Formats: sequence, C-alpha cells, structure tokens
Amino acid sequence: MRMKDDNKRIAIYHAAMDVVNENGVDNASMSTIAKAAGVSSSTIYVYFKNKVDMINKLYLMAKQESSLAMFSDLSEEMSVEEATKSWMRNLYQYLIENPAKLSFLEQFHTSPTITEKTRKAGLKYFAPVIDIQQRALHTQAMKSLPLPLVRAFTFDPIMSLARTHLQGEYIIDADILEKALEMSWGSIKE
Amino acid sequence: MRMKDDNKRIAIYHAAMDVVNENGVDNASMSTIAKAAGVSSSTIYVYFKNKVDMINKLYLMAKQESSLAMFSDLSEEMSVEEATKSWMRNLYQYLIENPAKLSFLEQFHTSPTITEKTRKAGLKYFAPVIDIQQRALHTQAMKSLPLPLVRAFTFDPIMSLARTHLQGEYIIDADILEKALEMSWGSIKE
Amino acid sequence: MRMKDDNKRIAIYHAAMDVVNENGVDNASMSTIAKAAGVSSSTIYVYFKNKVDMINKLYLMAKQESSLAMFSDLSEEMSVEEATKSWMRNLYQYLIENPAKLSFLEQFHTSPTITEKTRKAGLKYFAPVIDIQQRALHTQAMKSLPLPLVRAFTFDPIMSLARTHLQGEYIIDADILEKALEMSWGSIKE
Amino acid sequence: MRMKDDNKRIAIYHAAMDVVNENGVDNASMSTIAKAAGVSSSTIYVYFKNKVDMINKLYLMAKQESSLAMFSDLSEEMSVEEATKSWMRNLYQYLIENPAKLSFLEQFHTSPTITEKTRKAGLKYFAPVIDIQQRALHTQAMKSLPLPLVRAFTFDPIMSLARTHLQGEYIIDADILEKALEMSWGSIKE
DNA sequence: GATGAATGAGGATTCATTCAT
DNA sequence: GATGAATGAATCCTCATTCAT
Repeated sequence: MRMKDDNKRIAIYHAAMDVVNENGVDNASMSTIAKAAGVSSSTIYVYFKNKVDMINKLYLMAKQESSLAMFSDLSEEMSVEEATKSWMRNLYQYLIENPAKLSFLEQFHTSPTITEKTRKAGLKYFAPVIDIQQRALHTQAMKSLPLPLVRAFTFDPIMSLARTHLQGEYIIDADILEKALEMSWGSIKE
Repeated sequence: MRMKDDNKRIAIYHAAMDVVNENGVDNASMSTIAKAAGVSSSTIYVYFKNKVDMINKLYLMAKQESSLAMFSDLSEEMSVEEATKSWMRNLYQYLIENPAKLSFLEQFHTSPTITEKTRKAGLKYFAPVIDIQQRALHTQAMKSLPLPLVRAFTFDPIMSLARTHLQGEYIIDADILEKALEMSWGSIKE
Repeated sequence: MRMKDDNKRIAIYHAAMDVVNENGVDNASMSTIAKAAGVSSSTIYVYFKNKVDMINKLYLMAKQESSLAMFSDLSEEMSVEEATKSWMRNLYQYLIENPAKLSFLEQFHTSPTITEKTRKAGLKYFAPVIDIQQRALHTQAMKSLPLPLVRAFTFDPIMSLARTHLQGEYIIDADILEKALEMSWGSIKE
Repeated sequence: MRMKDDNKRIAIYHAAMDVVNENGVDNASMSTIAKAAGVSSSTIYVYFKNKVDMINKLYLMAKQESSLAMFSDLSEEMSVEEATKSWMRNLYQYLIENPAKLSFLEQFHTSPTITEKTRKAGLKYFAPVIDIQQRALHTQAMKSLPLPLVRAFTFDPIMSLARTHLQGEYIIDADILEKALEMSWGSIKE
C-alpha cells in the first residue's frame, strides 16, 4: 500500500493559491487546481472530503503560514511598540512576497465558503497580538481595546496597503510603510 | 416606458445584492438573480451585455449608493474633523442597515471579476474625501497623506467593523464606534 | 419564446425505453438517453426535474401505455372469463411487440428508484381488473381474492412468460399462451 | 488459511446483499460493499475478477442458498402436491426472513449484468422441481407442462407475494399463503 | 494475501448565453 | 421588450480498477 504523500497535499496547497491568484475564485475549479498541482482531480478527494472542506483546510494553512511569518521573530525583549510594528512589517513583507497567498486570503476572507468554525480557528493565529496587548496593559503602553478594533487598525490596513502596492495603484516604499506603521501605532497607543 | 426599464434594472440590482448576501457569490447564478428579481433570465440580457458586465455595473451602482449615504450631508461649514467623522459614521450606518450591499461590495472588492476600469471608476465616489483633505492642507488639520493610506485608516476599518458587528462577533455600540472614529482621526490628523 | 415541445418529451420517453432495453439500467445515463433522443442532456432538465423524477414519470407513462393496450377493447358484454383472458392476451401481445417497454417496466418494477408514490399511482392503471372482479362477485364467477393474489396469478405470470419468450429460452406459441391463460383462470375462478 | 479466505468471501456476499437491499443497486459501489464487508475494496479483487464477475458469482450463491432453503427437506415420501406446496412454503419463508436476498435476487433477475451463462447455471438450482414433475408424470398428478409455465405459476407468484408482504402493501398471513398455494396447485395439477 | 493511494473515465447536474416566438 | 426553451461547456464528484508496498 502506498503511503499518503504530504508533498502532494502541499502541491495542492500551492496550486490552489496560484490558481486563485491568477484566475480568481470563480475559475478555481477542482480540475484547474488539480492540473496546476500535477495530480488527477480525483486525487484531491483522497486528501480532502470535498471542495468546501479543501478550501477551509487550505485557508487555515495559509493563515498559519502567514502567522509564522508575522510572529516567529517576536521576543519578550521588544517593547510593545517594537513588537507591534515588527509583526506588521513582517506581515507586509510576507504579503508582498507571496501575492498568491494574499489573493487567496482576501478572496476567501469574505466568502461564505469559509465556515464559522474555520473563521474561529483562524483567529487563533492572531493570538500573539492578544499577548502583546496583555503585556501592554501593565505598562499602559496601549489603550484597552477590543480585538476587532485593534485588528481594524493594524491587520486590515496592512492587507489593504499590500493590495494597493501589488496592484501598482501606488508604490508603498519603506518610508511610506513606516509612516503607516506610525499611523497604526498612533491609533492604538495610550 | 423609460420608467418601466429603470424599475426592472433596479429590481435586478436589489435582487443581485440579496442573492449574493444570502447565497454567496458562488450561488449567484443569472437564473437565481432573475428569479429573485421577478424577471426571466433572458431579460437580464436586455439590460446588461453579460454577467461580467452586469456585476461591474451593479458594483458601481452600489458604490454610488454608498457614496450618497456617506457624503450627502457634507457641508462646507463642518470642520475637517467633523466632516471626516461624519462620513465614516454615515458609512457605518449605511452598511449596518444594508448588509446585502456590504456583502456584495466586500465580496467583489477583491474579485478579479471587477475590471480595472470599474475599480478606477469606483474611486471617483471617494472623491469628496480628497476634497476634505485638500481643505485640510490649508488649515494643516491633517497630515499630507497619499489617498491609499487615508483609505486604509478610514474606509477599511469601518468596513471591517461593520462586518464584525453584523457577524455578531462583537457588538459595536455607539461608544465603540466613536472610539473607532477617534482612533481613525488620531491616525490621520496632523 | 419557444413553446415546450411534447414531441421532445415523447422522444425522451422512447429513447429511455430503448437505452434501458439495450444497455441495461446501469448504462442508462442521462447523456446516453439524451443522445438517443436527439437532444442535449441539459434539455432533459427542461422537461424533468432530475433523473429520479424522469424515471418515475417515464415509468408511469409506460404503465399507462400498457394499460391502454390491455384494457381498451374491454366491454361489458364479455363474460368475466373472457374479459380476464382478453386483457392477459393483450398484455402478452403488447409486451412481445414492445420488448423495450417490458425491459423498462421489469427493471424498474423492483428498483428503489421508483418511489412509493409512483408505485401507488401505477396501481391505478390496474383498476379495470378490480372492476372485473367486482362484476364477478355477483355472478360468483371468481373467487373473492385480495388484489395482490390476483396479480400474482395473472399479471406476473404473463410478464414472466413474455420474458421467457423474448429471451428465446422457450417459444411461447398461441397454444402455449392459451394453456397459460387457462391455468391462470383455473387459479382464480370459483 | 483456506478458512480465512472463505470467511472474507462470505462477508462480501452478505455485505453485497445488505447494501443492495438498503441502498439499491445504483448505490452498491465496490467501495460501499467493501466497507460493509470490513475489507478494503482492493481485497474484493483478490476474490473476484471484477464487478460483473462478482455480481454473477454472488447471484449464484444466493440462488444456491435459496435453493437449499426450498428443497432441503424434500423427501420421496411426500406426494407431488405436498412436495410442491412444501418448497413454495419454504421459499416464501426464506424470502420473508431474508429480505436482503430477495432484493438482490429480484433486482438482478432482470438485469443485463447477469450473463446468459449465469442465468443458465441458476436454473440448475430449480432442478428438483423437474424431478417432482418427472415423478408426477407417472401418477398423472400434474399436467405435462414446459418448465417456464410451471415457474410462472409457482416460483414467480411466491416472489411477488413475498415482495407484497415485505412492502407492507398487503399482509400475507398463513391463511392467505395457503390460499395462494392452493391456487398455484390448482393451476398445475391435472 | 491485503491494503490504501491513485487515477481516467464517466456520472448527474448547473450555468451563461442564445434562439425563436 | 420580454420570455421560456434549448444547449455546449463546464462543475463537482464517484467509481471501478490498478499500483506500490
């Protein structure tokens, strides 16, 4: 008996990101993704129960990957401001370097295909931000804010700016990005 | 005769919003929308060239409607801060009251179905914000910022918070909203 | 607007009978039937909701057709024995001349695809037999028997013999058929 | 080792009967049957060449099993009438107690999946009836009838009545069954 | 022998669009 | 202008079967 091949799962993952990025969510059919992944479309069903299941699993994989990029260099020694700006900078960098992941995440972020459960599970990859906020409460570095508000002035603007940059609508250079980080910090600091 | 036409176009408009809101973009087929609008699906082709054309036109109609809601009570006598907070408050109110429009706008905002041209045309409905900024330059009330940056800290957070509220993830009451407006203003004021 | 074409429904009907007869129920796919009927397989969905719906409707059409063949020359002047033998003879003749209908009816007779409702509706085409039995009660020509028992010794043997004949297993000539009718009558007469 | 093989073959046999009974022939896929049998679907191919081969073999197994049930208590001392009624009663009993077998037999009885060869081989399990008839020729207890005619008034009615009973269409109690046996005997006796 | 992975072929069904009235 | 009929192309998914261990 052949063993299930994790390479294959990963190939499907990358293929799906690329297809959604290049063809849009509407044209991301199972067979298109399969072709891009170099497997038969029935093989996808060995790894995922159906399309909805697949999209939800891949969404979480992308969330996890972006989370690693954002938070892996976080350290206790950073100040709250440093830490916050750091993960935002990391996120921006990750999105610019992985435009397919950005496309996938933003297109499915608002899609009803993503189940409530997945959305909840996705939130846990944002948990380090809560830790930072926790820490900030002691030093009174940050306002005491509900998470959605923090997200709306940190995560969301970065997503928006990365899209702006990638679409060529406006070039976000290092200076502009730092300005954005400053604005973001300005909105949430005490 | 002219009247009748417009009634039908408007019926299709509302039907499309509702269908996308309730069934998601994937299940918003021409015939589903037609049924919801009370017309035959071939009638849609009297008013729109094809589906992509229809979506783009409806997208602009929704943009226009939201723009009216945001800016129609704007007056020269408002201070820049007042004006800014006012349209953000209006936008939030509009989205809460028109969840179908929010769904449609956010689902197509990132979709490749919306053409470059439509996206550009949509920006013109954001023009009053530029006027406000123009005005602010004289009084030095606001930083001099590229539009994408302004948008990322005003429009985008409001969209995000409206979604948060509608999903029941977190209740945004009047106080929280004012806090958000304050944060937004904090990020863009001089 | 084009009008729904009853010829098309009938073409589908005959095509389905033929395909089931020649390829068996397993290979009676929608596209095979459509091809045989000379229409696109999506056209079938204009006339029937789905495959199960189609099969059930076609089953009833075949039941009706066979019923007409069985009972249309029935007359009040026939004795109960004559009437009974007449419809059995008619049925046998019909099946021999319409082997595709026999195949369809016998293959779906036992199939779970045929719903309870259809099965019930199909029984009504057997109603004239009940009338005959009613009439027999007065003259005491026939035993008083529950319908399933009557069916098991009239309808079912004829189906079986027609199949036997068509498969070439054994040639049922006129004499043998009359012998069978005699046996059948022997089992139900008083 | 031999033992183990046969256990698996028998497990597949019972699983196939059950699946066909519960899900219908259309949903009796190899993997569904395999799952029900507690083996891998590829294991089926160790015991059968392919699906058609499997169905034909299982059909014969079911025929054999029913034959044993029908004829195993047959004895030379029974009169022809007793013998005939006995196997019919046994058959009825067997079908009522093994509805899955009835489903399988009746669904494949008319199916083109069952090859000519299998059908012929199946007939041999009906051989004892020929013996009885042979015996009857001497005592002139039964008419001299071709086998298909005998079958049409003995075997087929029993199958029909068992189905009627199992579907709940009409309750066949012991009295009704005896009446049916009487009708059957009435049709074939001299 | 036994199995889960892998797949090409094919299944039912839907869809955007065009046709004919 | 308005419509329901008609359809080719595409969609998701399942299946019987084979492969590799």
